[in-house]
Amino acid sequence: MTDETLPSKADRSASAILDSAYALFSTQGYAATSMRQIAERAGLALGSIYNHYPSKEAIFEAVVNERHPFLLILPLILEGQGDTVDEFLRSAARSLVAGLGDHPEFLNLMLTEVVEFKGRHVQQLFEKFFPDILTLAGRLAGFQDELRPIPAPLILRAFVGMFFAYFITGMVLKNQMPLEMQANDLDLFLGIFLNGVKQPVGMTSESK
Amino acid sequence: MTDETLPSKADRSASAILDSAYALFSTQGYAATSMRQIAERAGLALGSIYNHYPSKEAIFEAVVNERHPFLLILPLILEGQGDTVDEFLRSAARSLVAGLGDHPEFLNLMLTEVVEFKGRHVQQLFEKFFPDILTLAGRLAGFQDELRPIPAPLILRAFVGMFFAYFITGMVLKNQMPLEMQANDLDLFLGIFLNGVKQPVGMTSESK
DNA sequence: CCTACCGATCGGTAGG
DNA sequence: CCTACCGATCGGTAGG
Repeated sequence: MTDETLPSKADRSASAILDSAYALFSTQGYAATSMRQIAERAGLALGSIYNHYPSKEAIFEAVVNERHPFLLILPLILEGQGDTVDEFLRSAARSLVAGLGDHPEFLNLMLTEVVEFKGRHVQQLFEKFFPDILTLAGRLAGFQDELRPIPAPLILRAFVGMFFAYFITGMVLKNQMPLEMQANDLDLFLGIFLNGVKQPVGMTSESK
Repeated sequence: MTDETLPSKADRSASAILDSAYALFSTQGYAATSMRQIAERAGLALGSIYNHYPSKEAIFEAVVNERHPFLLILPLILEGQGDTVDEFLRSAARSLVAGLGDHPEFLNLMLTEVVEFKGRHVQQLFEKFFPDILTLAGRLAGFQDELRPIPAPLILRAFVGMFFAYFITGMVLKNQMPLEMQANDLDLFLGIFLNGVKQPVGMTSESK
């Protein structure tokens, strides 16, 4: 009430709990993280957490809904500029990688959700993101004549999947990759993807 | 000792523990799985487990080394036949999907390892698989003139990554995918990948 | 918002 | 290979 734009103390505590839980869940997983750890990192006593969230699972749900990587990813993809698919997707990829800051642990939260909750919380997320997904699909449809005849949703899925593939194989290989690549291999991934979805130059419609 | 090819009772118990642990770890994650659950599913008392493995983490390590999805995957890829990259990779993909039986949970073990152990056990796995990886890279190098100039290891990584991308996005979307696709979308993924790595027909070496 | 507590369950062990 | 137990820690709550 002191200032209508300043969050209340209760709001700040609730947010601190989410930040703490996000950091812990995404580095340790759900079951391996205790309420005591969450409380300590948030600067609260254990009992105080329950003034903001009724249970551990409720905190996880709130983290998924308010700190999910996709909340970061989708706007970044929508930022993509360009008059050709090539430009559009490359710029989307650039802002994506920049925004995610080369911190592959960002998708640990989603992996945890998949393994420990079997994707149970994804439904509501999907509804939340649906308008943005439609926008993106429409944007891609605008480049239709540059693309091979692949459904726009699948191109989107493959595009997102490419980053999964890149980050996960990167996390697994990071420690023992000789030194060959490491930096420009995302460009190569992107090159494979772009060559994969684009119509070969010179032919407009009569492939297959 | 009754038959030199028959596993001893101790061996069978050890194997039952691994089977049990694999099933539980890959559906619940590591921390969410208790030693009591592992014992019960293996048909043993809790205390008996410790005659075969010294700790819970030792069981996880044994599971990773002896039940890891890659142990299934690599031979399947090596089975791939064909005189062109297209045939080779398509046949590899076919036997891969057939062998993994449309059960995407097969890679949960690896996801769990990445999230809960930060990929700590991958080093030894990598050494174990190194010869097969070399064989595969050599096989791909044989198709060099059909391929765009991309390092063979990265093509391999992208190929494996494509399945990660396909299965993970599939697990997440499965529940709410309208009904559009579901069956032939792997073909489309594969098509994107193949178009992405292959040299456009008609030009042999002078791209870029 | 904290202190102090609850019953349940955890990984692991002793002893037979 | 099992029974019975250990101390530690878990998610959650009462009471102030």
